Amino acid sequence: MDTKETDLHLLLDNQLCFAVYAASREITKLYRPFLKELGLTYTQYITMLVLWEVEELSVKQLGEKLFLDSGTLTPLLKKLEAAGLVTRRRSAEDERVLLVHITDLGHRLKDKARSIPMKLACGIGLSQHELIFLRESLKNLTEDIHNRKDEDLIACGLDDEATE
Amino acid sequence: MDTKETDLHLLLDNQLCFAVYAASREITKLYRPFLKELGLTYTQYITMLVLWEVEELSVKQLGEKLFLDSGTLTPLLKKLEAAGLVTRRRSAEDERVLLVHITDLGHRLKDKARSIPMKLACGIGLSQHELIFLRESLKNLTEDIHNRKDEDLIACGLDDEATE
DNA sequence: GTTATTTTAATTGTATACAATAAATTAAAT
DNA sequence: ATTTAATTTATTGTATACAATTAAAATAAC
Repeated sequence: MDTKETDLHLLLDNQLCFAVYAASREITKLYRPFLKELGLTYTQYITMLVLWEVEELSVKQLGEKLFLDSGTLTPLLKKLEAAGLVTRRRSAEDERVLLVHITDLGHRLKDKARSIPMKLACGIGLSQHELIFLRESLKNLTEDIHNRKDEDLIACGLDDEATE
Repeated sequence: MDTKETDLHLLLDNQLCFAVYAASREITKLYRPFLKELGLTYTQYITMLVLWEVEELSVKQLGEKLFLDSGTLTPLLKKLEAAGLVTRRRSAEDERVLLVHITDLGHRLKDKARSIPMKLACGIGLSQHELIFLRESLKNLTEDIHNRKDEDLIACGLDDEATE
């Protein structure tokens, strides 16, 4: 019965992770009606964002940009291919790599997407300054986590518990 | 060819949403090895966080705290029940509501969870001050989005496009 | 008091996420 | 040159997320 009071670190309200997790899903929900008009899910949308920038890249490169692996990307890219937005073909130099290339239809979809960021900015009640600060903080956080692997857990003295 | 330069708002790097989305998944990945020792997924973990605070609540109340619906919670709670961590029973006063109650085993799991927040704080290179600021900003953002529904889209003058 | 509406969970179907494995190809090592 | 190792996708299996529907129970309307 005395377990309730003292464990401040286990309160949902004190979890950074839950704050990020909940925010992510709520923002994605905000996107959904607009993306539905384009026939895209959110993950498909950010894939198209990349392709609108680079035209062609490998699954591996795409995964590095989006922090996703082939288990997620392979079926997603097949859906985008079925929708006629991208093509998938093996590289001539290296048969292992699959090159994803945007189609004309994929390019044209960008015209319909241009209004989305403004609509979203409207749904999110943040000033430009707050938004940028939040975004850059999160990008730094993500990169920090991603670039440091197990080495830092050891440096932190927590390896014994984690690796049992 | 001229589509590339001007669309700053469609660059992946400028998306708040993607920053949140990527951060959420990277942080969750950081949790995974620690939660695996408890036999929990991340979503199951935040469910237990709630139950360690309140002991018993309905699926609806749980969903309001976690921003999740019965489609996600029903199968998840059945898994927690199968693991012996919670019980599920209908309310006597209102047969519609299903009450989720933590078991003794569920309570004891909290002892193994106490070290997790410290381990995570170590994996995340943020000062206490930064962490709190980020967390509270995201909580406000989430609440803002969640509490304003379609009314504000209309007030924003974007209803015609959205509702086609 | 009966019907209509609302509320609460469960179910169904689609689309991720991701660990773990497999398969194909390339690069390295000897 | 042949074997070994590393790289890149694809596949498999598990667990979310969530929209949409269904079903059961409670409330409101009349």
